[in-house]
Amino acid sequence: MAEKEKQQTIYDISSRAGVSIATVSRVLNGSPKVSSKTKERVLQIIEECGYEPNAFARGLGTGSMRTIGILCADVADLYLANAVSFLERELRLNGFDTVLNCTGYDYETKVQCMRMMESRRVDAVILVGSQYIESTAKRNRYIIEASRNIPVMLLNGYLKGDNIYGNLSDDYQAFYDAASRLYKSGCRRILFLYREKTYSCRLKQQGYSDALRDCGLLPEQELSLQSNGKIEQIKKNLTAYYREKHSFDSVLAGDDELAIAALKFAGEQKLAIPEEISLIGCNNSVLSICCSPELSSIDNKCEMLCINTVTSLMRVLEGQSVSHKTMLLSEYIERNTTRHINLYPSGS
Amino acid sequence: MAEKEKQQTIYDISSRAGVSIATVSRVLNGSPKVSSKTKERVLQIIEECGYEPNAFARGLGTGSMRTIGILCADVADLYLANAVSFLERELRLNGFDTVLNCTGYDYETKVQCMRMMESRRVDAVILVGSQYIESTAKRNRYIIEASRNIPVMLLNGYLKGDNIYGNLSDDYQAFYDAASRLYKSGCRRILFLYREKTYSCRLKQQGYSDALRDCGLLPEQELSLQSNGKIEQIKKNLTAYYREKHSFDSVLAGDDELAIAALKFAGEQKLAIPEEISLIGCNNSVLSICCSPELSSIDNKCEMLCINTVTSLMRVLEGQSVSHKTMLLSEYIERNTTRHINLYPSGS
DNA sequence: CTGTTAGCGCTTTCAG
DNA sequence: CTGAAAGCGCTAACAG
Repeated sequence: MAEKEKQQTIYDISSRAGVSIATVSRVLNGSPKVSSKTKERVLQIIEECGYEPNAFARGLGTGSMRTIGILCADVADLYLANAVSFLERELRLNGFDTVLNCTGYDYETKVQCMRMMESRRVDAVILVGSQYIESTAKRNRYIIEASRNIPVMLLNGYLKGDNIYGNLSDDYQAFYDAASRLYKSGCRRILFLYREKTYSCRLKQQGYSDALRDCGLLPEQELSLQSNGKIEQIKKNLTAYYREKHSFDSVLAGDDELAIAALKFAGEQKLAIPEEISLIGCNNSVLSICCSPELSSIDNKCEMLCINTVTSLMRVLEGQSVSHKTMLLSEYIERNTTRHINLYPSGS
Repeated sequence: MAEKEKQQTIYDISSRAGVSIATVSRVLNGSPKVSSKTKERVLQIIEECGYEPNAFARGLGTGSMRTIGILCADVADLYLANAVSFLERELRLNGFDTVLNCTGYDYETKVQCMRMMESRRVDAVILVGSQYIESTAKRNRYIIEASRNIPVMLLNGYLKGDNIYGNLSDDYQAFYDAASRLYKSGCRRILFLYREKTYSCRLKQQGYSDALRDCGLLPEQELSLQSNGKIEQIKKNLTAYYREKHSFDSVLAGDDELAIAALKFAGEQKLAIPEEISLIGCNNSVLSICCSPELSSIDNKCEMLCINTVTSLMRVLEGQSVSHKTMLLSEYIERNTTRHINLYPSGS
């Protein structure tokens, strides 16, 4: 096995090339004020020696290692995994590396991870998922504080602040439309199924709720059930809910996994899909095409959201002005758990 | 909005506390040789000023920023997402941050990302997934070269090398057992369905192949199909394969998504599951419980693999000796796409 | 227990 | 176009 070679420094290169370290530094950074002759020679020697500049030293000098921190609750989550994948790709395309923290859902851990990012001196931080926006100003202070030092990008969240930028899909509208659709397709007892009351969840529920109101249903006719855990658990909760008090003829779920639990529930109860029960999921994940019948879902344009976020971030880092809140329209993807309706019967 | 405060340095703290920077450094690093009185005072002032040590400077001094690089083809992949999630958690528990690169499946990008990690001076790198092991020594050289500078941990891969450590699930055995099971349950035309001939895929196929041989089937009776892309595409490939030449009575798939495509194929062809066709997936992902009937699958103990990998890495970094190859037995998870057989009919 | 000081390897004025 | 030299903020001998 080869020896662990001692790392070369800029001095080694400069002396071999017979130039000063400043010149080496200049060619390293592509400065235009180096004669192409010396530039070539230095490059040659760098190549020969397999020299790699020390990133820490450079970071110390410039104050940046071109790194962006990404915080997400858990990359094992389908939606978050997609987002992180897109974000990382875009960041790398822009010459930034990604340091990732899966913070989980515990508040203290989130705060702590945010501090870790700051102490690492990342150039910015991206909070992925609406879990990071708390309901009180006090509990959101950790974000405000971080934003004093670095830009904070929110993916599916919004918080007012000088150096905070929210990029969201329009969950309110998406759920308003989806609930309206269910109503128009004949559903009257529409269940809103969700996990946690996050920022995004509240918007979804509001959209659902307003849609029912605008369709002429009374507030008492709104149905909602919170359920956590795995598919099996959710299915049990649904069954209990169904039996105990309320039947329902459709489920509008906060994510695809919830909808799949509903689908399994329907199977168990021998409810025909979509004749007796309609289902709509959210995120348009791979899950929606794994089940049968395949799940109608809401595509919230994750990739575009990520691209926008990184583009905005780059502008922020360049000191350009950027909108503090941008929204993307979601798209309803019809599959086989809903009755088809024609929203525009008169043509067009 | 508050001013962007100028970052404090260790000098600010030392002068305020009336001690030298060395003392401040000592309390920062929890050195025991500081009187508890001064320690307390310094800590107090650090707190007051909201001082955060500069990670780059520290990195330059110590040669490390306690960072591990993780390379994976794509965190949007279910299996890889799980692995990255577990790895990141374990690393953070051990005081290391994670910088993540999703390299994609292109060789050049992988090599380039590896170099990026080296130039970032990470303390070690973890390659997640068998995509990183190439079939020729020449193309594996990028790993060997990296291992000259830093430890390289392989998750589901193996490569001989001084500073390279492979942690794998025993894919050979898992597929040997699964194929044997299918045979014993009455299947005679068992199709091995896979995507790419990765390191791990070759082991799976070998297990499959040896099992058939040991069950008394001839090499000509082996059936295998390569198929990439999304579920819809794989289903089409299966249909074409089925029609054109070969029928099959069971599918042993390299991952759950492939198996789900087979499940959809079976549905289309009105083949009863498991009476007319048996299916076994791999990875025991959420997909396996989203479909119906639920998919029998192989649990390759991803979490344990990740924990082992990080534990090994910590030992390596401490200079302790570590096995260069460790394997974990997978577990067959029976669900509803296979006929139940009793492997131990005589009891026990 | 504490302070002095010499690096760590690079960037960046400032002169020439 | 090039070089000298002053940091960047911290760690770690070494000396007291």
